[in-house]
Amino acid sequence: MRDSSPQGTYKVQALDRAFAVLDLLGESDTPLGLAQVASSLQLHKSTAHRFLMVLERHRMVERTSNGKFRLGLRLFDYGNRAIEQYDLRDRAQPHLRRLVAETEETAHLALLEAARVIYIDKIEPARSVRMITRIGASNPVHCTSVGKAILAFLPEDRATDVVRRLRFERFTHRTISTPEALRAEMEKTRRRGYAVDDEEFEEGLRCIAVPLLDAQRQPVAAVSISGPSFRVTAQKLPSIANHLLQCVRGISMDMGYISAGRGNRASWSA
Amino acid sequence: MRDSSPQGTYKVQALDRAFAVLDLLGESDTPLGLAQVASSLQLHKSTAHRFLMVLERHRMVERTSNGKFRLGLRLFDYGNRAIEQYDLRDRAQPHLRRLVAETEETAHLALLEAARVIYIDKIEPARSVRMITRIGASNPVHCTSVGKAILAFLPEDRATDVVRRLRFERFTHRTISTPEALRAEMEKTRRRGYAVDDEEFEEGLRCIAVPLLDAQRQPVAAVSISGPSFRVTAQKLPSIANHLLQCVRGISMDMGYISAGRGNRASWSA
DNA sequence: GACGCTGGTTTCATATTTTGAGAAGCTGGA
DNA sequence: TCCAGCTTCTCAAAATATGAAACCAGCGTC
Repeated sequence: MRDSSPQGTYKVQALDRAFAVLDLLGESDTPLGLAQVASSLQLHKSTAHRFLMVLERHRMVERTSNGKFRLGLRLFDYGNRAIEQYDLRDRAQPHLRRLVAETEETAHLALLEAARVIYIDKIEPARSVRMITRIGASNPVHCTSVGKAILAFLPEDRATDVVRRLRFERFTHRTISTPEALRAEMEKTRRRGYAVDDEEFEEGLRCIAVPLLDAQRQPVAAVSISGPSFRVTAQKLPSIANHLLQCVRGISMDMGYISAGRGNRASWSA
Repeated sequence: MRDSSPQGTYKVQALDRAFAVLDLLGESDTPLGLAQVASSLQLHKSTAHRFLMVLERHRMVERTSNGKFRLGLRLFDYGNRAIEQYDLRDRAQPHLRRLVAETEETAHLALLEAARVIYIDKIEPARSVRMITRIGASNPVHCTSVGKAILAFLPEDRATDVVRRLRFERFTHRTISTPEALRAEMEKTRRRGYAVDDEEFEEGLRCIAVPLLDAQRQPVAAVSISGPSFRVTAQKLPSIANHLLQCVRGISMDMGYISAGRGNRASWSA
């Protein structure tokens, strides 16, 4: 039982098990049979069976024609409701579209979730090559522009907390791999007002992001522009950053975080 | 205990309760406090509390700053994984975009889920008024074009099964409200190859849909075009239907359901 | 400033609920 | 036809979740 959260003292075995089943099915890219589920999770056949039947009744899982199990569409429904309650995505979308039109590169909208960033929207320019990111997916904080953008503007205690939980996995030879290096990068980010991922996550891919600050000046999300390094050149960064800042400013106003007059940059000189 | 499914005999109380909590939070458009959850669900405070804590640990729910609960982002992740396993949406999207460009009206992609249709994608033309449909939401079968399109091409036994489960709720004075009328409509749909919802769900809204058939010629989804009746006129229907048929044909090919030569219409004369 | 109220957190003995061994059914391949 | 692997079902045992009650904390009222 490592990884016990502060209030990890509450337990409902059945729920832990049920979610383990969902996790397993979610990880697997092919439907699994009862036996596979049972053995992977070290549950007894009959227990796994009962869980799967109940989950199926709730449509959290469903069976393929050959009797194997995969995640059910009910989860899709829940997921959309969950995201809707933030209503950030809907409000942000028009602004993101404009941003994509201006820059002609792919835009992402991401939130910080625990110690990872989760993408809640992606807009691609018409003529672009498909990016591999998946809406709903999560990526590490330390090697993504959105991650760094949010992290840099987090209050000290929360930031330390997040940094402590990072595993600093390496993806390219440029990936930041120590807390110290990340700290320095955060400082840099604060100074210039935007975060950059310079092929730190994927070779040949450069991204730039700015945080979206709420009414309390807390970063709640980040907007980024990503593209191949030969198009998103170092020289272009300041100009793209400007578009980004305008974009988040628009979103902030739509969300009621700021009134028309105030800017979005203020906080990082506080 | 009405509504017991065929195999409703399996029970895990904890799961039923947990999902009831998620349902409740999903329905509510504002975060709920512990007390509200407990009383709505007739759970005792301590039980509700324990559940919420466990759900929070799994990030299925999260707390707002004032301590109230709402659905968590983990569900968004699950939902996207669930939908991805079908990978229909991703493949269909470019085709839907083309369809929207051609028709300049809103396109939907929907699946049949139990006895309802669930929308898995929506594309709106740039200049259109926002439609109220929400991705992930579900609607009744009997009064939507997508519902009727799928239903009409279902094998007899499955169709009867679905029809039996419909409640024929009325939305406008044109809503089909008897099984017999629906049967007739299905017949008509099969003959002309596309389904129409002529203000049967919402006053002033006309929709037209065609089914997407898989390799076994089973309908797995439907694509629709919706718009205000004054734009989507009766005269335009055949032309729109043509665009729709071309669209699903493209999707079918992308999904590997049909090879380039074969059409999509064949089945309904079999 | 004390009081009572509403809402959240914690504890713990009890019994209800889940558990899992095992047996019985299927299905498909040899 | 028989076996092997996977799924479905049953039921007594016990581990698990339950909820009454106590405890806290904040807030509006008197």
